[in-house]
Amino acid sequence: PAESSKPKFYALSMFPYPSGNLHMGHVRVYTIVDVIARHKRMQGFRVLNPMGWDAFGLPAENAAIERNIPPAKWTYANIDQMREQLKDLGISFDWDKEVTTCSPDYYQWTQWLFLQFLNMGLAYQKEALVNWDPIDQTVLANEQVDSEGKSWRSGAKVERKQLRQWFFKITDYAEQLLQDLDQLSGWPERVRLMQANWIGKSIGAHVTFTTQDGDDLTVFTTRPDTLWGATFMVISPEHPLVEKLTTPAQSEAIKAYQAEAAGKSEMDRTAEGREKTGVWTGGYAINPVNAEKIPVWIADYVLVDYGTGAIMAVPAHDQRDFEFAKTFNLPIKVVVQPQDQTLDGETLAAAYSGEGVMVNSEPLDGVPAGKGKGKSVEAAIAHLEAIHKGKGTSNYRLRDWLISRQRYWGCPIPVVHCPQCGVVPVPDSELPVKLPDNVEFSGKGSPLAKLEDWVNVPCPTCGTPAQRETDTMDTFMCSSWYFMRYPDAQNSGAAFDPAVTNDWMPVDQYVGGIEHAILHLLYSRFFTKVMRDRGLLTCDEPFKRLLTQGMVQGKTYKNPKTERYVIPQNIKDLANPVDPETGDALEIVYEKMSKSKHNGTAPGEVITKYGADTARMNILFKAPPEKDLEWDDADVEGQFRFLNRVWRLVTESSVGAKGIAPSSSTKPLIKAEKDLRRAVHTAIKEVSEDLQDEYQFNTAVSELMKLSNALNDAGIKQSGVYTEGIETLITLLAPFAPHIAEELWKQIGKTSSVHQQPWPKLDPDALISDELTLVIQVMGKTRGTVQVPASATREELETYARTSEVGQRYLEGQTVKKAIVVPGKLVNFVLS
RNA sequence: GGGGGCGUGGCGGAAUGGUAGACGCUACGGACUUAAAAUCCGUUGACUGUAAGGUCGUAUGGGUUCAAGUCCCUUCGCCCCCACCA
Repeated sequence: PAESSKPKFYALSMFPYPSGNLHMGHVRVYTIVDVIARHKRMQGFRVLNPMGWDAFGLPAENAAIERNIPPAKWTYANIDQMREQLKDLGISFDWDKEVTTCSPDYYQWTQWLFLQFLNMGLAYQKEALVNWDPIDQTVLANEQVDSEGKSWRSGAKVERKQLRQWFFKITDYAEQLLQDLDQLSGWPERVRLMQANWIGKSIGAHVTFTTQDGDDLTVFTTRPDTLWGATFMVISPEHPLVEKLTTPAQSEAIKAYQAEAAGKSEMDRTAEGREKTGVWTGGYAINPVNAEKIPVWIADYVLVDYGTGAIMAVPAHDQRDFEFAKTFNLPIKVVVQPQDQTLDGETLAAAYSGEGVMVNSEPLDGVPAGKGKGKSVEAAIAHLEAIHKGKGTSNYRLRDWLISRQRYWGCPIPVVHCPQCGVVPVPDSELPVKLPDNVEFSGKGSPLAKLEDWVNVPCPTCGTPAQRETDTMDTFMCSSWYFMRYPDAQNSGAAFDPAVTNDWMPVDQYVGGIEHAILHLLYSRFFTKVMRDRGLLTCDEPFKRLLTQGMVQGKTYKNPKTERYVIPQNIKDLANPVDPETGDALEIVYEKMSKSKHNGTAPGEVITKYGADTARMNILFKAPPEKDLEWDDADVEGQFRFLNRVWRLVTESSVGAKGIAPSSSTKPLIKAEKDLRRAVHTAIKEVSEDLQDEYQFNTAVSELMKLSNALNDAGIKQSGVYTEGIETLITLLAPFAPHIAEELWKQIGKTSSVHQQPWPKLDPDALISDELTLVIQVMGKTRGTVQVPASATREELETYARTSEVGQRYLEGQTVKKAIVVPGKLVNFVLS
């Protein structure tokens, strides 16, 4: 059929960072996506299976600093090398759709997308706390700060610093991003849960207190019903009202605490454990429901960017508040009384959060405590809304996405800061804002900010001297829309033609690592929704189905005493490994491949020695795709043997396949032929099923092995059924081992490509057997089997079982109370 | 602390509630070979038995069922995500 009339299938694998070398993890993802793509093509789909490069990022800048190689040169050299390695693996990518995020052809449109967000009010600037390296004069990502709070490069103690940063308002889409998870039935449940968890919706209320100065002080709480038990308030050290609330007497202590909190990284704050710290501002707020005057404290356990950055503290019913109250000797007031005991704030040993009824909470007294219809939370919200002091609301853990980075090797943010006009977008006609290449890399400060020629430009609006933004974008920006670009990768006039991209979207199958379960997938979903609202996409969700493949782990020889990893070459007897230095017995454990563990295997070595097909087969066969895979070079031999067996089966002994036409229905089949044909069609059924719903490549490969074994054992090599079997084996093998399959296809005299063959069609009649193996159970225990005609009725099955040798042996002298007959399977005799 | 997952031979792993251990690796035995490699054949959950066979067996203890690796509850162990989240 014409290409355009076929149904579409968009297969997508997460594009790699071009580090320069393919590792086993890459081999795994791309082999998986390739099997899927090849199978779909044979099934008659038009398939898009593109590849590209997530090419901005730190390693290129590090190479520039350490080895004085320009980041672009380093990156493109790596891309060329990895592209060749992927081709060696035989992955059927559509190379004409290749995208490279660091190429101006691509990042021009990343910039354009940024401006769409800006126009739509979804991009904004605000001060934010960042990790600042005082020696290198640069901002650090969280991953670049070690567990002791020091910079990975300079070793300097990292500071927290307020800097003006760009954000995307992903929080505007929090509810949609949460709701639409329900549509993603083709995603692993755990990924959906991780996303839901990350968005972190909690339902509760905003409650407005009034400070002594008459300012509103709003808190978010999931338990507004316990408001009557609030005995103090805690606001974060960065809260805007801190200064106003602080009395002169407390001023010094508050400032000291604020400074201490500011100096701490997030690591430090959590590393401290659970001990509560805080300082009283000296100020008070009025509880809106009972007019009680309660003190306002600051403490770093209240986070400025969660909720409203302020909480009401109910020590009787919240453990954190309880600990705080005990530490600082604050009053504890019980407002929920359980049925079976009487709580007293004075003697309480821990916060009580169980069931009970409301007390000391007029007008809620007597209402059952808790969430749900007719319970106290609902009643409290109704009361608050009635007195206009609060309202029911939801809060999300999700925060706006900080997209700016103070780095060179990223996509420049296309705005100009004008003293007259403020933030001015660079006009579309002047995009892309290109990264300058005459840059010096000292490792200190932002290289872009130092380039005066580049920074100083006239304002696009008013023409007065202005400055370019010198921040670049988070690389997650580039990867949040690449799948929209692929279908129309060559378009030089737009990010993509909606007609073209909408034809392919959504992605039918996405394959990638679980490490992207949250950020990349969430950002991509966010971008898709924004593009939909911008009128460019028609789908709500970008990825219909998601497969998260497990890690590839390498075999390590570990000394359990010294915790050291021994180089395998240094071990004399690998079967009984012993540490050559200490003499300790080594244990074999599989861990993430790394140089320091001496457990890496370069895919290139395997390909050179055994061929790409062997590498592919081994990685598919060793474990189900979503599980971690233990790579052992020794196993590769097994796959190599299998492919060699198939090779010999076809080339040496296949007289039939070469000269004899596949089975025709003109002649009745003899039993051996029927048996072989059943094996052939069982393989078609099983392999097809394994590639259909849940991808189970490991069992698919084992079915191919079974078919190969059946053909090998068949004594009817002159039969047309044998020819059918050989042709089927090669065709089924094609998506898995494309090179060998193609070669064998030529060997049996075909002129077309095996990859253009239709996927083998199952003949259900071929599966039908004249006989079946009936299992005989007595009291649920399997006692034996008997061959019976497949056509036997229930009654006949029971009789066959009874009269069989096994049946007679076990039933002699026994009374059968009941016989359970499962047609086609078994008979179970229940004795009295 | 919250959420989720997993536990099956020496190993990787198979099993719509219906013969547990498919398929493969390792190991052992044999054939071929002057020899080795490769290849081919056989054995390979434990205990027991000359054998036919029997008993036990899917982390643990219980339950549901004619029948449980599979469903329900207990306990133990491991892994992942989030986490002073109000």
